[in-house]
Amino acid sequence: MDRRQRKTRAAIFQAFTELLSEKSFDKMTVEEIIKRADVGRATFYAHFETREYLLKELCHELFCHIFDAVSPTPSDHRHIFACEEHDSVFLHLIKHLEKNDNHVLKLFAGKNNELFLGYFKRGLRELVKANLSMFARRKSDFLPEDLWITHITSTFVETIRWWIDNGKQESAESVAEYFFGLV
Amino acid sequence: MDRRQRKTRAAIFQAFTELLSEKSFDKMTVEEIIKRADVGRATFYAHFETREYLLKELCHELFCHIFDAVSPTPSDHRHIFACEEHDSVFLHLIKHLEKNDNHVLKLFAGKNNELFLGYFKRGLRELVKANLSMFARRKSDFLPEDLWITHITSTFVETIRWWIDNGKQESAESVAEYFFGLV
DNA sequence: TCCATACAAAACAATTTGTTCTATAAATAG
DNA sequence: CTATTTATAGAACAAATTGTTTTGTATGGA
Repeated sequence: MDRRQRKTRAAIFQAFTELLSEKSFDKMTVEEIIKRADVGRATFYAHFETREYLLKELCHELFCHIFDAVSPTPSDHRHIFACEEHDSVFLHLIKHLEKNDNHVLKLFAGKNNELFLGYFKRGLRELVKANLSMFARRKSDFLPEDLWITHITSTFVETIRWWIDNGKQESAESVAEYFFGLV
Repeated sequence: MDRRQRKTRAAIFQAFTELLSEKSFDKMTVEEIIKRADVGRATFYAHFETREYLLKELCHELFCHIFDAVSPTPSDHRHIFACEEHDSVFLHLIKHLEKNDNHVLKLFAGKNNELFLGYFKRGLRELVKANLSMFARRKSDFLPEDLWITHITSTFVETIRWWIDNGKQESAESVAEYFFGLV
């Protein structure tokens, strides 16, 4: 990838990220983004077809990084047998979200972030699937597995949202306990 | 209210509702609405400040009707002691949603319906609060009540969404069982 | 050094928005 | 039934936004 392309892309991501913490996604215009990123109009459209694709690609970068960080690798036996709450992948995820107190967290709480949450849930869903054994199995006896996974996923997101909205007063451990308590 | 106003308002609501079942809210323009409703541009803005207010007022009408229909009145002792799943206000709500298979249900499943779901949840939340006794009380011992109510509310919505997305194959009773099973 | 190409700048048509005007039709009051 | 009020249609309007196109520049990679 051309160095110029990398720079332009980074500048747009940076400007977009800053703007996301100031106003909601759909009230944001391409005009504002390119002004702050200091790139030409045609340049923006050369990189991203629409504003939506920009958000999608940003989310992809962010979430790949986050989920990779908390997911155990095949050679990593940390979590394989860690079916306990105090060492679960979900607690690590919450801690990770707590640590990176940058722009990402604000996206959870704000309004008009359906796209963002959708992309996050898509990644989280895989994590839930891979860790289903952590949750009560008997549920699957009378609940469709699909509904069960959907429920765990959105419960996690709702818990995080509640946490952020309340000013992150609780510790990551408490939030994880709440989450496991709910599901 | 002037008869002309009522007619105009009804025409706009009708056109808006039709369009809602065809495309998502934020891809919808005032242009399309007034064209289908066959009213003048200035007339629309005389009734509704923005598209958002239109959606808000439509939701208000719909939800007031729905929640009033399933909520017991003070003189109505049907549900007061009905803490069982098979006669709960939630089952009645699901049945009500199943029966009125008009435009409302489509709004649950579609994308870009955050505003709609927000308004629905606001009304549902009151219903949940008033029926908290129906759910396990010991939860409140270690869970903030606020989080607990939020969880029940969004679990209901998520269950309905799952139901719609899967083509409404299950009966209202099954859906209610799933809901109670989850919470 | 040379070539390809990413870029800036500007202009552009097409939409959409929200406002304002006038004349007309309809509703309501008396 | 008449008079007055008022909602509406229709049109025109400025402003903002979008996505495309063009031309010249300068930067990167070979």
